[in-house]
Amino acid sequence: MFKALGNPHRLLIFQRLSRCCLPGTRCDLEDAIRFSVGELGEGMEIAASTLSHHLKALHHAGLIEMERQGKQINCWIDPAVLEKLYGFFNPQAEFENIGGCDVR
Amino acid sequence: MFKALGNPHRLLIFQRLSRCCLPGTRCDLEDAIRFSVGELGEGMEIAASTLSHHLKALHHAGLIEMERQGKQINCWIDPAVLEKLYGFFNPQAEFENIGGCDVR
DNA sequence: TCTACATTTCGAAACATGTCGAATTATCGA
DNA sequence: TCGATAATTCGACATGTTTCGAAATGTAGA
Repeated sequence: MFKALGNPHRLLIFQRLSRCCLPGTRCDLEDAIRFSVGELGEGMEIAASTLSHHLKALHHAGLIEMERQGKQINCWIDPAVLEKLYGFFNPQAEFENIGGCDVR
Repeated sequence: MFKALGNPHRLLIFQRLSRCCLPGTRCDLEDAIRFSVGELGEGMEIAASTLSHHLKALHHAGLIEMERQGKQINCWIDPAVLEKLYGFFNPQAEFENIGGCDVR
């Protein structure tokens, strides 16, 4: 996942899709913000084939969902993915503290 | 930062260093867990020069701190960095929710 | 000062990634 | 069925990354 987010174009795509339905909110999967592939590429000076390649990488990394809706393909983020990433850096969720430090 | 975390060796190093003093705890910078370069490489089948290269990448990305202590060089994570990463995926900290979703 | 240890720098090789354009596939509407 | 639109696949190329070993640097102790 971090590898996929490590490219500036892919990070931008991910950020565009994550501006709604973040962990801690009450957004459900159905509420998740969606963009078509073309919309996601707007403002990025990138060939359509390159955009497609990046979307595929994000999808393979498990970061985004994709589904055809007519002529377009819609992309969104499953809120559970954001929870997971959030939890990775959150002590309560995933890590045990070890060593001599004072956890309260 | 995500690019730096996107390599398996570097992610492992980062995880070893982040097992203490996570955001939400009361660990101070002085309490941060520290390992020498050699200790960080233990168990990884990797040449010393490669390890050094990865550490440099993590340092350049702003993910780890390094300081010479005698013959060895100690590495640790500034808790502020963990807060920052944590905040990136946390709705309260950094993002505004937009669109038609119902935030409570 | 000499030696051992810890780490970094350098250069080179193998491999992976980002990018494009052209060709292809899928869907909708006339 | 045909054409237009949206997106993907493919092949190619330039650029970056990972890795190593050898040589260099920095530090402590005999």
